[in-house]
Amino acid sequence: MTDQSTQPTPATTLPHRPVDVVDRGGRAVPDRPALEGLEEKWSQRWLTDRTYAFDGATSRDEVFSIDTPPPTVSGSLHVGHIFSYTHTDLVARYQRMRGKKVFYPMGWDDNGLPTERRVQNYYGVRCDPTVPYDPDFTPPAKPNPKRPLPISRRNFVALCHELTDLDEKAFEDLWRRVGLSVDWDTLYTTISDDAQTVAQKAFLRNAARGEAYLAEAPTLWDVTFQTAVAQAELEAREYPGAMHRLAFHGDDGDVEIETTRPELLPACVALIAHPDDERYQPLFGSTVTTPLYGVEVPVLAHPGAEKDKGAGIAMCCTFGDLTDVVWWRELQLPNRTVIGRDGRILREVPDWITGDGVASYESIVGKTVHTARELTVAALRESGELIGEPTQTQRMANFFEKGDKPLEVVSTRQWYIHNGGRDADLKAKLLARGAELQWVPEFMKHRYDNWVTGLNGDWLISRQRFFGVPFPVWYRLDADGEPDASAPIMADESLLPVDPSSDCPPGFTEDQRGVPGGFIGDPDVMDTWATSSLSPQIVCGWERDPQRWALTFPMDFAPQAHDIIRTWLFSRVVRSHLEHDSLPWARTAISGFVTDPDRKKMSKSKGNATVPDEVLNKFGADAVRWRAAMARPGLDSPFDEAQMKVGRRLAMKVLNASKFVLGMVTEGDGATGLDRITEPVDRAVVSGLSQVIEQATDRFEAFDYTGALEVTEAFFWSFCDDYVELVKERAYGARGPEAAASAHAALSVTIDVVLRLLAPFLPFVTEEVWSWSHDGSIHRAAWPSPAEIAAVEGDPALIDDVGAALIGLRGAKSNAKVSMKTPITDVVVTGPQDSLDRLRGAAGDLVAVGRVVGDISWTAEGEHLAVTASVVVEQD
RNA sequence: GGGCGCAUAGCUCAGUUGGUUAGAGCACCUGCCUUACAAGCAGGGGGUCGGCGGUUCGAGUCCGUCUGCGCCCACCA
Repeated sequence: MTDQSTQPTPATTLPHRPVDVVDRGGRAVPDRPALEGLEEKWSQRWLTDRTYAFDGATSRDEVFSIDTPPPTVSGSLHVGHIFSYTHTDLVARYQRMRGKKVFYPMGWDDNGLPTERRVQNYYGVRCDPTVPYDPDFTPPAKPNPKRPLPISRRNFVALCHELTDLDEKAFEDLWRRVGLSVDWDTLYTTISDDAQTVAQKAFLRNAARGEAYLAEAPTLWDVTFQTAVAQAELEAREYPGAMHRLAFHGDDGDVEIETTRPELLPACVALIAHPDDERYQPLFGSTVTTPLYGVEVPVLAHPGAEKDKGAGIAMCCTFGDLTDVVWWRELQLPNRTVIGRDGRILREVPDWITGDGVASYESIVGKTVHTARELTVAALRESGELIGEPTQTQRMANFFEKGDKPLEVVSTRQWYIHNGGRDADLKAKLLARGAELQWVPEFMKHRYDNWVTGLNGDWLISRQRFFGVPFPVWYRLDADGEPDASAPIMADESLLPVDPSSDCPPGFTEDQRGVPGGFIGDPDVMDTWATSSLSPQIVCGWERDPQRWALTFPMDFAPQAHDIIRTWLFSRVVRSHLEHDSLPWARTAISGFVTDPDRKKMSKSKGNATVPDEVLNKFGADAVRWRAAMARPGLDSPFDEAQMKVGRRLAMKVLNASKFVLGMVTEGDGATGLDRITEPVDRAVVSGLSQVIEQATDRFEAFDYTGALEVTEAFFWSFCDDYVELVKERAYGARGPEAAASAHAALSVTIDVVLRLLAPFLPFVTEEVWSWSHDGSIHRAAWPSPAEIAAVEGDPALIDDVGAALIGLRGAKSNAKVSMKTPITDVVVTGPQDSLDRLRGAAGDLVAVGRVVGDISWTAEGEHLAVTASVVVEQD
């Protein structure tokens, strides 16, 4: 632990630092300041100084707590991630400077399928729960992804931990480099014991209240990963298929149907048409026999059938798609599953298939769906039951978002949690939560409403995988060794986390595992969203750290990108609603995507993702952050490298302008009190600054970080280009020590404020410059307030007038294509009287900066100020 | 098919409740070594505000409609 006394004092306990007592003792302004090295220097320093530590909070209202998305560490980050995490950091830094104790944890989502996949590829292994644990196991020296080595679950999980440790280190380095002001003491991972405990406890609570339940039901199933998949993880993709027209046989002739899945013929349980469809009304109640298999199936009516789709009559199979599931359930049809969990045709000939059908079935036994289809089509062609030839189609099919084969529907036993998908009352309550939540930007709420309204089933949380949080559940085995799913044995909360594959249920001993009359552990793990849906409970110390919980929950801010509204955002609302009867946070902010230059979503798989390292190396973290800040909440932003240069230039400008100002002040008498600001121009710039503070603060309060940056940046550029240039001669002493002191004070005050306004955006360069003249971190300094400089009264309009005058003076030289050092002979100023009066207050500076050697004429005329000048062009 | 968003300079974007001549940055052009900065500075050109219709004294802004693009959802007969 770091000694508390060495920490910078938090801003809230300090009054605004009086600007006239800045002690510059010993600190030097470098001769040639540079951006290089700042990231390393300051990220290290912030770590050792615990600049962003969350401590000292005593009440909820002085805390600003943030529920940061835990990135999937097995994935890779692109600039889009850098942008959205920066957006959060901008808000965190602003709130911290406003005096809030910012609770800003970071988490790594390391459990789940993505990690398993990465481990498989990285080490060339696969998990086989039947393989015994090998304590001396070492991964293959030369991984062969084509023929992965089967290893035990325990060895596999160990490799998962090993690899995620590596990945997490890399992620942490990157976040530090980007300058995220997270408190690394509060780092969490979704596979940690702590997270597992929370996930299991929340699950047990859900189960005890009846919100989590076990059910045998048709489930969307990924045959590659051999796991169930939740509605939220679906992705509809185009998939090539073919439409086949088949003849079913009825008493009064054939009935033709169309299908893209002829291989499911043995699983056919009915033909279904719309009740109003006159073509098929006579057939309702009759039966037909299936082609090839000769199985008798009823012809039924259901309003879900569409007259104009295919032949208007469909074959219902168990299960070709979710429509089949609806028909099967509502018409109470038998379950005639023929596809196994491995995506192949079941080996045993089903009992409903008899006679000649057996041979048909045996010809496709054990085949993949694809092969079975080809064989079935050939057989149908042979039997004459294929009408015409199949026609190629592109159809949309459901995929697991991480999978590459279409999902099958398989009947399995799974754990579910209520999410309103089957309960109108809960759905209404969750919609109300969405309305209660503050959305930045507001229109993103529609995505939430859409999703919740469209839910048609509960949340399936069990996965038939290995690296995840196990269910804290066992099942009794009956006399035949069959598990009894009707009365699961739930773990005791006080013993969490438990692993039912190695821990015993209460009242049993290990030797009863797997034997009749004994028990067996639930083999499944929770989906990763089931854990990350509890991130507020994990980070805020739910039932583990009551003090932190009281200080941080419900949280203030939940930033994320819009693609996971349906998953992460919604699932956290569900969990919090069920457990705490509250929202998990008051406000969410939705970042847009960074797209490629063609406005296509950036993703690694498309190969259009920009790697963060490249751009960070090339432009530096401050520049990248600047560009991120220019992307407004909720709006996508195309990546354009040229934009990064602008941010870098701003950072350079901060460095150089500060060097000039602070160097100037150091060489002067060092006193920079507000009372020394006497010149009208100086007073004008400081009062203009006051407006900038107000506007930037207003924008930040509305979570419009882009607006805050724009207003500050615009001021800063005009400050550098016009004001600094204007007073430079005077600051050097051209008009005496008092006039110089006025400029020094104004320059110094302005830089001091502007640095703080820019600190959230450019944390590295502002910290560097701040260190030239201050102790402690700028990031713990107070956000500027107009009150700091209220003692200086001036007319900001003078700055606009000066700008116009400068354009006139410079324009004359630029048009004449001469150096800016060229003397000006005559100046003519026209404009409204009040402008003229104001501008006279800056005449001395204008003469100096413009090198005016002749006369200035002032004429009250017209509505706009106009300044024209003459230069002497030297003849060669 | 449903929802949401976007459409303003070559590019990226501002443009508050309708109100003088529509702004910024990048890019471009012309210049300038000027004792903070040449990775800089100064000056300049560049727009039928996606189309059509409406409300209004007045529309980039409000209403209707169409078109194009993006994202989310639905869509396996």
